[in-house]
Amino acid sequence: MMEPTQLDERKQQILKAVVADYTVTGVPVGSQVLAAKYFIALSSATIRNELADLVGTGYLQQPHTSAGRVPTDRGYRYFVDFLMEPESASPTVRRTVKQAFESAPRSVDGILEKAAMVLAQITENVSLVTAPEVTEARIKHVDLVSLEPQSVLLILVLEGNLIKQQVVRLDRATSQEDLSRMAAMLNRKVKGQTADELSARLSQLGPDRDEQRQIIERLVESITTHQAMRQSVVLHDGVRNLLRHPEFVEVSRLEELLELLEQGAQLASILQQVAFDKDVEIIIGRENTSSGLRECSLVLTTYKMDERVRGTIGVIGPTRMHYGQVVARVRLVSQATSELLRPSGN
Amino acid sequence: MMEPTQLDERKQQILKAVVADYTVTGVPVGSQVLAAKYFIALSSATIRNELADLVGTGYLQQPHTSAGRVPTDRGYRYFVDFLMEPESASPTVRRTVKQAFESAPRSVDGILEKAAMVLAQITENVSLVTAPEVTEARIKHVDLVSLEPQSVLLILVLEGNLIKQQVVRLDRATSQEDLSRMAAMLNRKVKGQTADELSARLSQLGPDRDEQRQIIERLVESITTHQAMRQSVVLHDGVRNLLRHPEFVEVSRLEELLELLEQGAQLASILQQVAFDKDVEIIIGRENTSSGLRECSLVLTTYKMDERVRGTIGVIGPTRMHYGQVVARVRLVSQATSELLRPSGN
DNA sequence: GTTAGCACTCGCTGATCGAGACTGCCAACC
DNA sequence: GGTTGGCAGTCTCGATCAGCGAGTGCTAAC
Repeated sequence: MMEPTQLDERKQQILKAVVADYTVTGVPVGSQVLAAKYFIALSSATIRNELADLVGTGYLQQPHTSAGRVPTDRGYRYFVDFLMEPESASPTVRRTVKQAFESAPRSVDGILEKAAMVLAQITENVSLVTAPEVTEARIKHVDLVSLEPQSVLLILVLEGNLIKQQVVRLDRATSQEDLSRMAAMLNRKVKGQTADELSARLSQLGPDRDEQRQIIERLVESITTHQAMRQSVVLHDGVRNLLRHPEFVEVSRLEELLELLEQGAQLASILQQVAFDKDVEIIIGRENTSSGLRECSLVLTTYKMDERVRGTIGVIGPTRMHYGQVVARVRLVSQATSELLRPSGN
Repeated sequence: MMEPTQLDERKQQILKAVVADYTVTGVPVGSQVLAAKYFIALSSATIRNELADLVGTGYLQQPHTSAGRVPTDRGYRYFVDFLMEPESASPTVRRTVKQAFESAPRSVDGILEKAAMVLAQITENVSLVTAPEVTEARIKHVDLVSLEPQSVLLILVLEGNLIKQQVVRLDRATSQEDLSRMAAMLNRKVKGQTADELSARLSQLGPDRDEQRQIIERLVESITTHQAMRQSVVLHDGVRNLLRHPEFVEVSRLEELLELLEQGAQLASILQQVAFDKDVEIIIGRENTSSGLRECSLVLTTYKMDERVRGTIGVIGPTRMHYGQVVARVRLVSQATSELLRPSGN
């Protein structure tokens, strides 16, 4: 296998230059171009020697003999880990984001939709946004609406004005009057608790009449198990952007990717694994477990609604992307989203 | 211009054969194939003469000299209007649809999502589903949740368990207790009315204390104007299916289409124009006002939740599609969806 | 009106060729 | 030893061209 070589200074600079040039041109970069554009002090022959070494150690590859060099996944990895310079979003981009969010509705869904939209726009890639995970969100309000005698619509309003709804079937017919009474009772007991806390304190809900007790247990059970239902929701936007990238001229690659996006479940599991402590996580090419992402990179981070509610936001694009810029912009949108979702704010 | 020729019997049969063959093979169909596969009694020379006529009258075209014939938009139009034989969905397809809906959640959104999914799957095209228009839906339940002192979450439960939510800003701080009281009051007065009726009877809402009166007016106003907000929501699914069609190998066509799908607004206005009295509406190629749909056909129909709530459902695909089959399947899913959405049912 | 025959057109395929872009290597140089 | 100029070799890409096959339009005969 390839040992984890530490590259000397000049090799680093050359790798960096190859990545920089390749990301903008999309064309394999040769020794002459490098000498002319980035290393006027060196001859192309010298650079050729270095390039050969970098190919040997697995940081670069050449599509065929007598072609320029292209970064490998390993090369990109080295670049983002050690060579990438921190960028910050331009004023123009900041303005775009700000304006987009200004026209967003105040609901969580609306904000996330706008976030996906603007992120796709400014990164020119596909954006991904997971719905917040609500395991630990505090409950603000509960409402019960009778749909049919034995079926109830349970409406939960959580912190951050996140609304969850679910139809619950009951064992016996229950009138709206009874439901309203139960809702009022639940609201007194439930307010400010998380679903987990609620579940733990189920026994303290007071010895009501037995039939109500049963119904309430059923409802609480629905509340606590609720989060599993919507977990796999992943918003995305900007598929049209991919078509502009030359790596997707053959539609077969696009097809795998679209399948992934449209079914969502597999994607959701990838996004859930994003660490919350890290700033921005980058997954490059074959580092992805999913084969459909073999030639794609993910740039992901998390957003917060408050300390307890979090989601993932990021983009997916070809491995050949302007990582520094994308990282800056993903971070920008993540921050702006968190800001808007702050329950105390606005 | 081309006069609306009435085709004689044989020309009709030939046009029909060309459409049928081209739809499945995707290759321009020549006189020999037609003679061999569809008209054993006729020679290819005879058919050539007829084909030449059909080209002259604008029903067929040839991509270049010495190529077979391909239907024009006009040819397809004649086909669907006069030649297409009614098909019905196969048992396999029916089973697929049934199974898909069985696993659907009971909410309107969930059902529509599943409808989009299964329609895309069985037609191998992109499916479109508009959210129901609720102008005339009866209100079942109203709830008010205090978010901040001066901002209220208004939750409307409509017939068919359709839930609408909206944040309303108030002129003065109002406690949750007051809101709950108002909600209870509204529920008594509002239940079973449509938004329009409610608006008309605003004055009859009883002379409450003035400050509450003001707030309630504000809320009712929000209810009645609400429908405009979500009007442009168009679900779609199955973009991946398009990639399998040879007409989308060049991505430029796909790009226009994706733009249309992802922004949605223009699409929504097209779908809204679908007549409710007609069974299934078919729009072919350049009949579309939108240039992005120049080479696509739409097969659309409506679904109902009850007499007052309706939406549009259908597919979009290349003009070369198996119209008879697609019509049957769109109709099937529309019926199944309406069935599931019936408020009295399930 | 139908048909067989035939000359003609045109796109597709595959082969060939030259240009251009790089490389790898070698020998000379600092 | 690292660096450099020079040069032969390799490979892709695009253009060109011929041959093939599919299919047509036309004409003359039935």
